[in-house]
Amino acid sequence: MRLSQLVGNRYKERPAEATLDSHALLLRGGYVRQVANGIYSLLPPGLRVARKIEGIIREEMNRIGGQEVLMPVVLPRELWDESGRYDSVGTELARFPDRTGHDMLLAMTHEEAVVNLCRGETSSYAQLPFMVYQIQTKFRDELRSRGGLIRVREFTMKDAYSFHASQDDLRAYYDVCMNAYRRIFARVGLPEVAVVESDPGMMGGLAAHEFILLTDVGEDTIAVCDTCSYRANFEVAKSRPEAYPEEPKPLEKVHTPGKKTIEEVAAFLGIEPRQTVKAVFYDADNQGKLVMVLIRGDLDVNEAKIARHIQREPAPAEEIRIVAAGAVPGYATAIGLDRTTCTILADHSVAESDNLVCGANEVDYHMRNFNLERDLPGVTPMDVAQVRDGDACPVCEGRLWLRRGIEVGNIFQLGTKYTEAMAMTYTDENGETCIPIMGCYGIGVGRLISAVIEIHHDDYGPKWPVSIAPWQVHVNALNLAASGVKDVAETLYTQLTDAGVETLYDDRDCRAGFQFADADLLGAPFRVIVSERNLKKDQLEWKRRDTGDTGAMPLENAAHTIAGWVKEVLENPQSRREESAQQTTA
RNA sequence: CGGGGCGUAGCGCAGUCCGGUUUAGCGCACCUGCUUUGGGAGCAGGGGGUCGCCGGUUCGAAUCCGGCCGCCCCGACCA
Repeated sequence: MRLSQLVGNRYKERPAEATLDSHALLLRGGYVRQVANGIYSLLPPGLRVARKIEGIIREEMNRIGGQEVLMPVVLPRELWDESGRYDSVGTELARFPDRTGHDMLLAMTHEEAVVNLCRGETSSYAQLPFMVYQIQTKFRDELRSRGGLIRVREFTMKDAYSFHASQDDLRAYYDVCMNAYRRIFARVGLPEVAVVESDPGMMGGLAAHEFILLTDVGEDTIAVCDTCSYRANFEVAKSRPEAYPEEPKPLEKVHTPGKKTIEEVAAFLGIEPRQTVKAVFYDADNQGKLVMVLIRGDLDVNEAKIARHIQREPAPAEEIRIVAAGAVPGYATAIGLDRTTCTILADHSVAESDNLVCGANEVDYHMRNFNLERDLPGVTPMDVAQVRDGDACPVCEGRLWLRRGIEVGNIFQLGTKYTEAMAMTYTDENGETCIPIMGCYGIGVGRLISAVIEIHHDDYGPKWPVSIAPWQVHVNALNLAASGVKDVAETLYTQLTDAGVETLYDDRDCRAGFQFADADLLGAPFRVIVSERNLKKDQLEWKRRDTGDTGAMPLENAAHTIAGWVKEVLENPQSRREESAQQTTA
């Protein structure tokens, strides 16, 4: 490609709308342009990177037996009625009538579509297991998109779906897929992506993991153990609650006039917040029971955990309902509440402490010496607490720390949620009708582009890994008028291209600094500079964008030499990186 | 949907408070010519704008008032 013909301008200045470095560089380098909030066009360099990433994903999906398919973006509502999601998903699902008034939707994920496709093609256990995948546009009308390509409304996603005859088979394939994901992220230049336990969320299902690139600009929060390999999304992260055992003392009512909050009560009684019980109320559903959550006073409730227990989004309960259930807001206790109208959930932290202060269900009174096991028999402690920085790791003696990250992929063991709802069946060895067990596996392509830039860039532009660089080699011809420069550069460009090297040739008659700045923005890992100065010595100059290493090389056979370098790094990026590092330190 | 910020040429901005010398300006980018040629060159000339949209106030609106739209950030939310 000749740079003089490349579509897309590059900017010297950082666009005002970009807050993330990756977003700013994507705009400055002419990779993407925003069309509307969370909706982008890709210019040639951006598309080339996307295609490279997609190619790597394809190879790894094919390697684990995946078969590529392509399903529509527009689906009829009937498919989503079958799963129930047409009604259960909120406004992020774009719904619209077609010409005849038929309700249609833009797919935000393709479970319904893939089950619809595969149920007609699967009849025997002998066909299982299999995995199909696609690289397709999704649309999610996010409440708020942000951060360039990090969180958008329209995006390209690789989504894969596997079908199995047994849970064990799914679990085994899930691990295979996890390894394929690790290879994908390593190959695109993100070997440090962390595998994290996550919340199956609206997907439903048994187990789920996210692939998180730990970085401060991420929007997910992850609990990471400083000692062992425990990593979990904040929504599911557990910590080991501290135990504060004491000899149980009898319940005792105390006067606490006007003291309603944990802080007020603790201060008034001269105790620590951790010596109290906090009561939080949620509506279980519009008609159903009230949910009362008990947790140690210094901790907070993790509502994602509550959601899993009550199987719906928890909404803070209205005061009227709390009172109707017999509790007194500000002075609430679970003792004596009618458990047929009120579900009581108690966090482990409450069980691990004795002689806590709780409400007395009477205005201006609390109770001392609450002991869960004694005072609320039958209430089984569970984990509903938010992890805090410095909490004890649930699996080792280490500490948990909350870090930010970008979710670049996720995998779910879905089970039979969709196959059952949509009546996908096959016949097993015994002639019985069975329902396949599903897994699904997603990777966001555009988000990966941003993530790679976040990790690999400097003030001047991205430093693309060779595997996904829009061009592998950037040829600069300095001063086309100088003797020999143009001829040599043109020949080099032709030879490199003929050798299969993806080459961007800056054939513009402009100053060196101008060319170098554009080269930095376009980020090709290898740069070759043709100048009069070096030609006098029958040499070319080279520079590595990622390591900053520079050197001279003989003009003779230069294209062949460079092609060899590119091939070498493509085949073994790690060794080359170490080699470069050694050169740098030497 | 709540809170905050912004909307003037492809990009970055000034001008808006306090209406009128502003034919609406500056830098980058772009076009022409000459001089330059190793980290975003210099000089000279040039093109490009319904000042987000609609309405109102006024002799006169980028500027004041009302409504709407869009974009960015924070929050709620998120296979």
